[in-house]
Amino acid sequence: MVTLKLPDGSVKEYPNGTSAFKVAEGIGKRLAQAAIAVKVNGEITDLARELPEGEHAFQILTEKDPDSLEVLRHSCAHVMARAVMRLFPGVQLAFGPALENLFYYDIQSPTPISEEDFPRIEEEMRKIVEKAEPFERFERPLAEARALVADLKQQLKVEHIDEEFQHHPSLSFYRQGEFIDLCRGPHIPHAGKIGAFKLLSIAGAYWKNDSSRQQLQRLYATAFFSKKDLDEYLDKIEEAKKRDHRVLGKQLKLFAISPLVGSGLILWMPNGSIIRNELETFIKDELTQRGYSPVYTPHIGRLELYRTSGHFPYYRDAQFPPMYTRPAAGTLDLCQYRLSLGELDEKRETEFLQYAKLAYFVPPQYEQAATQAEKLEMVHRYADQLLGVMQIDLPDYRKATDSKSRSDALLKWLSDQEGFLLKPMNCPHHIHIYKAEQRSYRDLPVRLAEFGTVYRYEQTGELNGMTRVRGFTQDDAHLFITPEQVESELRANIELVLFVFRSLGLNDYRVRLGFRDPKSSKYVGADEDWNTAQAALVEIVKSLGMNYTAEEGEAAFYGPKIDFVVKDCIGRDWQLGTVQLDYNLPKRFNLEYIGADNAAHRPIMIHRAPFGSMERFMGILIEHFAGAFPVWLAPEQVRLITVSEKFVEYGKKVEAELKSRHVRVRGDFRPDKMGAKIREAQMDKIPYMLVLGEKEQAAGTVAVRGRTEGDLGAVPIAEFIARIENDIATKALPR
RNA sequence: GCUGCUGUAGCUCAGCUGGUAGAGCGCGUCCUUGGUAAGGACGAGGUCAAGGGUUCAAAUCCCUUCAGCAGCUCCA
Repeated sequence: MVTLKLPDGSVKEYPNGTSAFKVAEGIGKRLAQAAIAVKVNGEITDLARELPEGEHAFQILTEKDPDSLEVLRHSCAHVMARAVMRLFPGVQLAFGPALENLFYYDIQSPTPISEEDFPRIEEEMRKIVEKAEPFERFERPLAEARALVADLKQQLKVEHIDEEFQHHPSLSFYRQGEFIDLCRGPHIPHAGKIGAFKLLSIAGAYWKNDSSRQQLQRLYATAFFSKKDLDEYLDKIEEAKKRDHRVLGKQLKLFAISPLVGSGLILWMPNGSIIRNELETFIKDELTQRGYSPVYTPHIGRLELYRTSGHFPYYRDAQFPPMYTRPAAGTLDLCQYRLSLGELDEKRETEFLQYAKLAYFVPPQYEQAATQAEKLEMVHRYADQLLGVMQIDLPDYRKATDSKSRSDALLKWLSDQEGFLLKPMNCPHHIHIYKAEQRSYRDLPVRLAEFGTVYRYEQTGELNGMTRVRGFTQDDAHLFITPEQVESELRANIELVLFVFRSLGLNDYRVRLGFRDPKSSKYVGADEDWNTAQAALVEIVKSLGMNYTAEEGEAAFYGPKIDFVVKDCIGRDWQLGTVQLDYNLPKRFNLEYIGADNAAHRPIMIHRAPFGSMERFMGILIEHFAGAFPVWLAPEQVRLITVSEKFVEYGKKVEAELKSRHVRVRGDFRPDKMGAKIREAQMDKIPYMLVLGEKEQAAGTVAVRGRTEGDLGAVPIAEFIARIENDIATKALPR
């Protein structure tokens, strides 16, 4: 017996072996026709499947249920794969899941697919949809299933079964016409339910998301129940693209990037600089209130500093090459890097090559060498030769016979050389401000704040407008605290981030706890420190009642962190504010304070940046406001619009008066028609326009036009000044 | 870094299978002196990303480099 509890609260009973479709038919013919899938105890399955015995919560899903879209898209992925297989013989299928608004299928094709093929593929898909063939589910025991996919010449699926499903007794398949795919489902009853679809883009993706595995082609597409929904979705995408900070940044003259200056290096134009300056003043005032001490430190530092902190050895390939005063040292440095990596995995090898190429240095014939040992030998001979030519005598290096001791000998020499690094982080500099005087527990917390500019050599494919750059300024601070202060300081910093976000109306963010991946070797420090720190973060976030996700592998290399993550206009995640807890750098730098017991103790560090970086924050802010900034941030707060040239005199008087009150005002006194001047001011997203003509001049008033509110009527100048000063003082958000 | 796509006037883009460059907006000059999102006329402006190759001939075809876009991998 199958007992079903329907959404309306009624309970119905059916004999065993009843399918959801039968139940739907029993309820009503129209429902059965409209049915897409079914939710049994919260789990979505096919309509055609037999319902299990027992009592279940039961709900038929139709086009109206958002969950149905996911089922539809997954089925459409099958249709797309089927069409591709018809057109491109020898295609291997990988995975084809549905995402939030779209779906993809990863495939491997002997003849590469390009966007030019989209019309053909879509045409073929249309034929399949028109035929409205059903999706039929069947199961096979593991061995038979493996034989079936092997028979279908789907090598990737065979691999997948071997790697993941060894303990599954049986596997499910879906058949649609000639097309059979290993698949968990669920699917729509038949292809005719697909009302509208569109192929969107093609991109590379690694097999099982592993960059050491083969790269596949990923076809992105989307599907809806109706053409109208599809068009709405496409329009929405177009609208979102108009908020793109790269587009608005150009339009509103906020920032520029020049290939001659370098990709990923932001040029802040005057308009953008005004906004940045306002933001910096805002946060500086806040920090002064909260007991921070502003400091300044240089843009570069000795290599030795970053060897101590770990930045240089751990993140070498993500930095600009080091600057050595002796040219040969740069090359020997690379030799040392390679030798120190020793017999390491493919990934580190790739890192080395990447880095060596960046520095225009790869030992002769290096890439042809077959084994690691040969490569190491080649590097060694090269280093040896260089030492000879430069007449550098390193007895330790000559005596050494293995890579490790060769690396050590080189490192010892390199450490004596003068070498600098563009700073990748501010912490080592701030640490040395802490160390510059003796600290007592009475001094703690020491809170050092700086808008510190750092440089990181991000991969070319990662660069993106202002959100991912190679030089950026963090609104950084480092706190040196006692163990007792951890909780209160963490709490204060999270509250600061929230305060900053609130002030700007940034409400659409998520909180992510970044923990270390215990399997990875990139993290420094003792296990117990990590565990303490991670536990402390969870406790605080919980006590603040925040929703959060904890993600392994998202920690900084020295400690766990709390990140505030927002989405950009096309849905990509970006980390803004961050608070990080660090037990490791204090150890590496041997930091101390004298406790009440007159003994030396180790402080704990907190790294934090409420904005993250000025560049990324600005980029996100541009998109958040769609370029229409609140009055306090707007580069131009007021535009004066004279009705004709007769009123320019009056315009200049109003301009002078506003300027004397530090309002950012510009007079548009050109002899154009005011309609045109208003339009221009609207497109420049100026918060206030003041129209000045006969009546205003006579009465000493200004006709106020709000960017969003339109004509607000004429008021005395003083009244307008009071209004805008209030907007600025309260940091009023755009209406 | 990888896969695919793109690079033509300040901006957005057209320029079919090779025959020597175009539009709209913007900009400049002049006319127009106006009441809440585009008044009119005329004009200037391009080493077709850079370098190399194929060809009688290249914006167009091929190669390399640089830069950008989407995705993947990465992200202290």
